[in-house]
Amino acid sequence: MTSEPELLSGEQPSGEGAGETRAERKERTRRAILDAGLTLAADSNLSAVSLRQVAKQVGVVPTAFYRHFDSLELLGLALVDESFRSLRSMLTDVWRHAPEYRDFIDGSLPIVAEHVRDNRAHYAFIARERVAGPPRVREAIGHEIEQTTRELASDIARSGAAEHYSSDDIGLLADLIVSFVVTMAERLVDDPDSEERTLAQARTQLRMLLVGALNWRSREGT
Amino acid sequence: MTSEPELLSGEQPSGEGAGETRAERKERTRRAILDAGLTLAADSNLSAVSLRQVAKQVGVVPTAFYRHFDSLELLGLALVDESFRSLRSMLTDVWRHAPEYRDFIDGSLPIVAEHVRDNRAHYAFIARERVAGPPRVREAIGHEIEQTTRELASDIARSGAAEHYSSDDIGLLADLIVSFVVTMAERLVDDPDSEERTLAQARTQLRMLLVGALNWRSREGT
DNA sequence: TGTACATCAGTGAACGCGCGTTCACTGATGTAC
DNA sequence: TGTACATCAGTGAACGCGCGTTCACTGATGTAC
Repeated sequence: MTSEPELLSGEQPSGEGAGETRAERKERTRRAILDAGLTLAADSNLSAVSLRQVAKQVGVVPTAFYRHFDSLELLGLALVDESFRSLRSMLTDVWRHAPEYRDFIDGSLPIVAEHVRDNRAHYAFIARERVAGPPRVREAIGHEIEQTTRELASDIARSGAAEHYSSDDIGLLADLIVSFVVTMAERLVDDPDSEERTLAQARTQLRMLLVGALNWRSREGT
Repeated sequence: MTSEPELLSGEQPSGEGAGETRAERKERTRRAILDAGLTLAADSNLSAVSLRQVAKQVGVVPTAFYRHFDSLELLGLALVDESFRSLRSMLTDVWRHAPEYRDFIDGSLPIVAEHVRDNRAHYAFIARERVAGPPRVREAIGHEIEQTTRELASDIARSGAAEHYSSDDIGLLADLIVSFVVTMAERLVDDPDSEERTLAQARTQLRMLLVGALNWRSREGT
């Protein structure tokens, strides 16, 4: 939001700028570029962000960008990568804290909420660019979501919570849950102030959904 | 997709260009501008579309745009309006063809699919700009979706299908269904070729979801 | 029906601006000896 | 430890381009009489 350039090494001879190797300084600039991309995209959309805006926010001359990424699209792909590293660590956390299925919903929703709170920019990025990003970014996000859904499906199968499901139907259930979580994350990102209400509603809806799942027999389906 | 300018009145003295009043010609240009906006936004995103691109596609000089809209943002709001007129007519259709709850899913999904097929550009526009549009466009879509959800909730209440629900919970169920339909429309728009598979999966998922809904008692919730 | 005037959708030149990308460069950091 | 050379992150000038917006205009359509 602010247009103040971030502090970079070399601007202040003392402090955190001192005693760094060249590689460390380069990594710090790269980090600053990624952060600037994330911040600027939040104002509207990744494809509305210009290389010059990023450079300005980082406090570096436009051409310096090319020392780190060949194009804005590659910056976008790096951000997708990073965002899904956040998301996977959340799923690991959820699954680790859910030893009992009975507690699953009450146990996992706060974990999702906490992750969204701590990585708001990443989740907002995924929600937005998933549908509106440059084609290759959209593609990359699509693949990551598919992959995540497959992982969830195999976790469900392993947990034994859906014994009477065909494996196709476990996939569909996983997909339903992932879509639901994506929607919820969108809402938490959109309106952080009503987190509590969003969570309460999500809890009820997830119960509705899982009551359905528990009463479901694959034979009834197509 | 194509960059061929559309035919406009005056280009051909005979044919559909002849015998029109000034108002009719103006309306035709306005229509062409709306269509061009929809088409060009589909390539990435409304805020990536320029006034000059629109004018070029319509086959008109850039400044002529201002005779019809004061800004691209207002063009966007007009498209939101138009898109939701499509969507409301779909909901009316769905509800009109669903006299029996038993047939509800099998009856309504093909109607949704048909509407998405016939108004692909509108649904793609909503799905995209809902999260990535200019702020005022995003706002307008948010309001329209809330309004639509309220309408669905009151239809459900009137149908008597959810007798044992509190009115809050009917709202949550409506919200769950709308989110689900939005997600499905996104998929149909994204990948028209697997419409059949998407629909089959959606049918099963909607059954899972509604089996949950039918087994739900509001008392069990929070 | 004919004439004189008003309206207004679309024209075309011009403006200053931010864009991505090229290129030759600088000078601090790193390395070989 | 000291010196000579290589590396390379960041610089700064320059380019041609598409952008939104202004302005005075044209000429077909519409209207009043």
